[in-house]
Amino acid sequence: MKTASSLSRNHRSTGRVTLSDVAKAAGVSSSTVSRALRGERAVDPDLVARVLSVSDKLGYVPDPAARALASQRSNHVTILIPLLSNTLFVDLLEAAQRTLRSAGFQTLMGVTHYNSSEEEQLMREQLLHRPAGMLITGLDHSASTQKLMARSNVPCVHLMDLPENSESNAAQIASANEPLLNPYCVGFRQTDAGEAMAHHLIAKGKKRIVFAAAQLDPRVMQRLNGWRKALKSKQLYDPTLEWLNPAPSSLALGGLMFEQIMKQSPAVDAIFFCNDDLAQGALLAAMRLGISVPQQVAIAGFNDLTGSDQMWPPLTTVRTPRAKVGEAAAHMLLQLIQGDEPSQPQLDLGFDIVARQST
Amino acid sequence: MKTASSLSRNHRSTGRVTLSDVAKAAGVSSSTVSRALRGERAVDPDLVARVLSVSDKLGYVPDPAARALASQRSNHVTILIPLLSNTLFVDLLEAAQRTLRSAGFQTLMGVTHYNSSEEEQLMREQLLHRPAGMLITGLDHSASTQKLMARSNVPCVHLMDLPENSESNAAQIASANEPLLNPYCVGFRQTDAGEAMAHHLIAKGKKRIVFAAAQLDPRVMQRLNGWRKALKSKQLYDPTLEWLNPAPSSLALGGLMFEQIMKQSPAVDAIFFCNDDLAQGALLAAMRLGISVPQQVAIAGFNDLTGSDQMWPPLTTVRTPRAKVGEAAAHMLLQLIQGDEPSQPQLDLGFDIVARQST
DNA sequence: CTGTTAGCGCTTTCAG
DNA sequence: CTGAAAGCGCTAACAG
Repeated sequence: MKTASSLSRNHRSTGRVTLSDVAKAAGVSSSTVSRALRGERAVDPDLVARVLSVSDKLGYVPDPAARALASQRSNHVTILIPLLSNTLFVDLLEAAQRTLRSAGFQTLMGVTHYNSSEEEQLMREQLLHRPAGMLITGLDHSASTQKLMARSNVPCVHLMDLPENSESNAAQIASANEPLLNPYCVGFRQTDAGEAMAHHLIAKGKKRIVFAAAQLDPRVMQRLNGWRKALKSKQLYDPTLEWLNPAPSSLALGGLMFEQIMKQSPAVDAIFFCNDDLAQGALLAAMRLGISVPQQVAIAGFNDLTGSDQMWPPLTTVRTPRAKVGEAAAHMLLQLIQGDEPSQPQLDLGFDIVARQST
Repeated sequence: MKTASSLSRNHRSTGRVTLSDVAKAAGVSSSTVSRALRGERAVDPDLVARVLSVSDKLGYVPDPAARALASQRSNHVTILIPLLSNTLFVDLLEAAQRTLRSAGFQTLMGVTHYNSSEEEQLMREQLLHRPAGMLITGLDHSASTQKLMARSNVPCVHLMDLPENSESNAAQIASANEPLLNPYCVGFRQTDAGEAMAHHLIAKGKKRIVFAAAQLDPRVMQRLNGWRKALKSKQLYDPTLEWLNPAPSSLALGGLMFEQIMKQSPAVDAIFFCNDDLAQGALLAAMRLGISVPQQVAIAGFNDLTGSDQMWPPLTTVRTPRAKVGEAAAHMLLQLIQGDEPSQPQLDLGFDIVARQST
């Protein structure tokens, strides 16, 4: 004999306070409660007040699963980043997460490891959860990933990159056929950043300047393009001074690359590393090897990661607005989720050359 | 006039392939499909095969929201960490995430900022999603957070810490009354680690040894306890040589603390920083100030974070098994979720003193 | 502006 | 071992 508690012999009861409990207690229908609680449509202010008070008297909390099932959308936002081992992406994640959470969204993180099939797999998994939106690093995605995104109809903002030459892009739109031709994105011009650093080094009188990169992601390659453009314009371009290493970026690798570069091309007078961890590693290696920076060779980095200002000598670098990117992208996504069109679908947040003593 | 597609004039149809589509196509009931797909109970192997083939012919994918609603549990696992700005926690997160994902669970991350009310808030939010399990950093939580956890009945594994003196703990269990007296956890003995580093420094002949800490979380304080114990046992304990700074840990702060320490107590012959970022900052500051390490003062750190082996001189530190902790904790949680009892509810993964040239 | 009604897609008793 | 039926808790047409 069961206890009296299961009066209504419910098939399966969870003990949770439900919407209809609130409705009953407030003497209204559950749709009214639903509407009142979500601030949807017009509901009599008095009713709203009553519902609100009853609902928190009973300790009602909406069930996200039920809500997702009924409404076909969740309050999840997926964010896809390449790695967790690069501070850059962690900063991005943190900023986006904070912004989204304060708007009531849950952030689901996926790590792609720069692998497009992992990315596709993650995308597929995430889409099952009917995310309200997606944040995804970069503009480069496999055709099938793009197709998934397009078909899903989930609003998406791309991070850290902008489409190349937006003018000609605008021209293409007229005859647009492909999806994602004009994606929402917030970032800065990687090409310009590469170019700017080249000009900084050139202005310092450097002539034999190395471009040293690892983890050759599309953004790195864009910086390389800008870089080449700048050097060519000054007749300083020398393809043998490009060191491209596909391995993951790290302090240790930076040290290693520095040693190799100095061994093979002792006449080099500056090195631009495409990420600060490499540059920091190089600075440390220089110290070990007794090579003076910037006298013997200047060293510059990219991103202005933690510690770059602490190095000895302090590292010249490009400060990239990653936290702002995370935040602005989250805001843009929030707008898209609400069905609004962002005033600036491609948001350029710029970058700064931070000239310190390593150059 | 609507197109013929809405034959059954469904109230709201989503176009998704559902369980009952599969059931129809396979000529069985949807409960059978459900059971077959989840490998639950005994289902005729032939049927399982048929269901499986039909289901992926149709491209069926289960809807997590519907599943969560019906079964009252999700495949989410929540992980709560204090910060994203300490590599330690990122490594933990990454390892746990990878392990959980390969077991089919979604990781939901929450950042508490070492703030117990944020922690409680996050816990509350997360619990709404009916997570299958939780991973939470540390053993120290507010009473209300503990109550939430206990009431939720969601299995939980604590990270990076172990209860003090487990022997006496075992004795308490007999008369156990409080919850969480014997929590599931995987970590190592912070106290022992502090003690071990003290002994390392003492063995190097150091006499005036500073303990320098920031972000004074409970684990740091445990290290301090072990540290004190070791120094006292050698009559080297001097309370004026403890520098405790509640600010967040960072390279810059490490440099600052180093300068202050050297100014105020020039006779100091060793400094143990409670996190590698501080120690790295100190090493860099030493270089700036022209103080030789380890000749003039030895410097040691904690955690063996990225870059510590690259510093000059390479940093002596305590290597903590954070990735293993993340992974093992995830495995333990997976067991708990399955209803199994882990063979070792308190898993001690140990630590290593990594003696490099800074001491 | 509010209530009624019919599901969202799945799991779970409960019988057979 | 399988099927029928009854929800999980909520939202969204559709009337009023």
